[in-house]
Amino acid sequence: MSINLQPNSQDETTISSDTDEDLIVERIYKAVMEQRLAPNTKLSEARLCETFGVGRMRVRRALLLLSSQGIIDLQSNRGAYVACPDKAEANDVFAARMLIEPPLVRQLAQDPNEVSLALLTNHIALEDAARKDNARTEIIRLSGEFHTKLAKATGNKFISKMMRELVTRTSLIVGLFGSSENSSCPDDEHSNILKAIQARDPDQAEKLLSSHLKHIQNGLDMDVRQQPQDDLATILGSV
Amino acid sequence: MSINLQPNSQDETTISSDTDEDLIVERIYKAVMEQRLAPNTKLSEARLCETFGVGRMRVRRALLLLSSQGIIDLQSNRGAYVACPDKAEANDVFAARMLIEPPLVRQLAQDPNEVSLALLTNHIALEDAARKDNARTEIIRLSGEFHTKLAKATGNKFISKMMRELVTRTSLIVGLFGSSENSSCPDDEHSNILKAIQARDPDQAEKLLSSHLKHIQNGLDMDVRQQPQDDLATILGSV
DNA sequence: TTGACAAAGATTGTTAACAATCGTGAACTT
DNA sequence: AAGTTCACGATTGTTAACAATCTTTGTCAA
Repeated sequence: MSINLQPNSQDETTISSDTDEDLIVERIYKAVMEQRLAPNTKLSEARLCETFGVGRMRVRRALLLLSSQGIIDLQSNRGAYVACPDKAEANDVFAARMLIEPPLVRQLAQDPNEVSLALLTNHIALEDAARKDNARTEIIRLSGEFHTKLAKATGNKFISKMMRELVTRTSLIVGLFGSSENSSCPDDEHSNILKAIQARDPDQAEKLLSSHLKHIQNGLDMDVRQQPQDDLATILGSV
Repeated sequence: MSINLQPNSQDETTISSDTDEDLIVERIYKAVMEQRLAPNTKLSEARLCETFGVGRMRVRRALLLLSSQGIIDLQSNRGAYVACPDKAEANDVFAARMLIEPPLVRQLAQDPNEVSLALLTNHIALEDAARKDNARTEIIRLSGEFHTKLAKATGNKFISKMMRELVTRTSLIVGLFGSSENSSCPDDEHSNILKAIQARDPDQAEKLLSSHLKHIQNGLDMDVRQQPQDDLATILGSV
């Protein structure tokens, strides 16, 4: 009956210091990234209070932060709902990513630092393992996190923060508009992008990433929007 | 003794709905953009309460939002201080802008819509007028807002939001590291960028914007950081 | 004079009770 | 049976008092 969120997570891209309620934000963020919390799911204060064992104040602060990141919608006097992007927003998200990510990867391929490359290599291994285990939620989350890790590899805090928001939004969009099977990135595209970076081939890296984004976008049915689950169904589905 | 903030403002790039405390956020945001609130200035809850005539709850919500936008630092048990970027952050901000803004303007020059062009033209007129009147705070704010308006001209909500944050941070940086006289953008560079866009010349627009950013960055003394005003000096200076 | 220590004051963090709003369902009318 | 109204319960928004923390100031001793 409670949302299933394990407290283990090693590396996250939070910009503020890790206080108590940032942990709540992280958990809900992760649940959204793994598509365990469907768009439009209502997050009532009372339930979150008992789920996390904290007072209402902490929950409200967390909700405000999540709202400022576009992860939830805060409706006055009605409560908090997991964000439910529409077609227009989806287009904006992909347009923003097409603007930012290709030059980002290009720059990265020009002068990658070794530790970032190691992290990315490790990430690919994680993806492979998750795919082998058919761990759906892991695959979905890692699929998005690859892109945030690309941003983090630049070492630029602002670029990381931006990408994190865009990737989160993308995750919601894929959950809403995605065809059932290919709800994650195609299998080896991430790996190929990394190889291009390792080979210090900016043109190739940029090109691969560009088409990768297009593939994701093309995998969406922008007209037949999945019916957003309501509260009950979500809870049952995530136990 | 109170912070001087007039309530008039027409167009802002808020992503959330305009509730009550978004107004507080806007006022403080504007004060920072105009460099009337210097970095490191302490914003005590009590003073903000009486300044805006609202309860502590509203103020705290506003402070949390401002903190999530990087405009202020929220220190536990110590209060809120206007953000005080260091050298590393400054470099990150400019690197992020160099990554995003040139392709943004390029894209804009490829297919600008008329209403955006009209808005930008009008903006240049405002800048000219402010310069003629020697209205320092106006000049500073408009100088930054030109760039957020460029982003808004794309019609993309996310790009606008990102640029808004980066421009705000830039304003803080210019206030901290800027040499005294050229604390705003060089006079006619904005105008020339707009002209290139109007001429549908992507290469020229991108190039001009690129060098414009470099000019701003070169106008900074990254070693001799201006001494951040403390609370008292700021209050006296802004009456 | 300088340093450490302690108490007082001021500021922020938290809690719990209260107020306001919204959604639901029963009762009533047509 | 369909629709409307009203009242109740549930949820969110607000306030004020309380607790905890930090800063300042004054005192005392070296």
